[in-house]
Amino acid sequence: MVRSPCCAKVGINKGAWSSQEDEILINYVKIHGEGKWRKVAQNAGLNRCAKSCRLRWLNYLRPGIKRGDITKDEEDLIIRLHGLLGNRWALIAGRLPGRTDNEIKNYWNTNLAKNFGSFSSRSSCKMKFDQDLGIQEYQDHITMNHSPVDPNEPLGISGIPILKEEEKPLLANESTSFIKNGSNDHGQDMFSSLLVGDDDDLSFLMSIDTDFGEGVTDFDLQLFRDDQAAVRQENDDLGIIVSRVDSNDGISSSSLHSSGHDQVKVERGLMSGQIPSLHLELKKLASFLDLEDDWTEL
DNA sequence: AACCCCCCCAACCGCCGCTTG
DNA sequence: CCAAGCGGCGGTTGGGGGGGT
Repeated sequence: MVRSPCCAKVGINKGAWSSQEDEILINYVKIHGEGKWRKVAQNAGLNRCAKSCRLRWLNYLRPGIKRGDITKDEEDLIIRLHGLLGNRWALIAGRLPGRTDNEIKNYWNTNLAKNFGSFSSRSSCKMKFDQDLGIQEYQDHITMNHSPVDPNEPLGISGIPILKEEEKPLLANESTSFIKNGSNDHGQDMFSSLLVGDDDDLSFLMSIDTDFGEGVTDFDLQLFRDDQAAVRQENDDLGIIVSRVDSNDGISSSSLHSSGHDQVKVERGLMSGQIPSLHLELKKLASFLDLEDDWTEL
């Protein structure tokens, strides 16, 4: 089926909007409200495409729009959400009040993509396991570099914990590696841990749905299931067994096994002392998504 | 001062899913 | 049920500003 274009391609204004056009659009929307953009384009006396009117309103004229001056907190959130969601600009923007998907996308492409690449967690999650890193070495590394998550730590925008100064360089390193490779510097895949296990991991996405207030669609959930199946198949191919072990003493734990290789055991509910990087990342993730309680209870 | 090049970002484009008649 | 319309999204483009020579 060939769609008709949203408006005539000839004889309409294109390019930058003038202040007069902005004023006309603002006044029209004030009177008639948002939506029915084709009617806006026709009736407001704007010689513009309906989509152009919508875009102009949503990205620049709408009340409450913040422009420029992306803060460090916002940048940090963008990086982390991009690591989680990939190029889902609308979802990411939904987490940043006043910011538009277009601005986030532009900011990423101009300021962050060069540093963090174009990794998309949805498509690039690879199950890796660093066989060269022993458990003791790994734990020493964590002990030296990661401080425990303090439930009383100060929160930034949208309840995001503000990183401690000493955490930033390490986390930046790991984020870079994670976003580039789908794993951190130790070869651990931080996202695929969410892609394995039972369907109750879907509750994580459902919680994101609630948190975002925007909706994780059935399509998202289907993709999530597809991802889970793909990761399981990939692990099977690599001879990697991933399982979740629930102990009887009330402390749940996740175990990551690589057949014939070292094992890294991640204790969930561990609140002090040595918190492994994976746990720290997921806890921080849960925390800035306001899911800390859910995560701790697991 | 003039020219060139690079980069930013506002805007466009095409595709998709949902809604409507 | 189907076709067309509509809104939303992400990828891409190109105008223009700024810096370098």
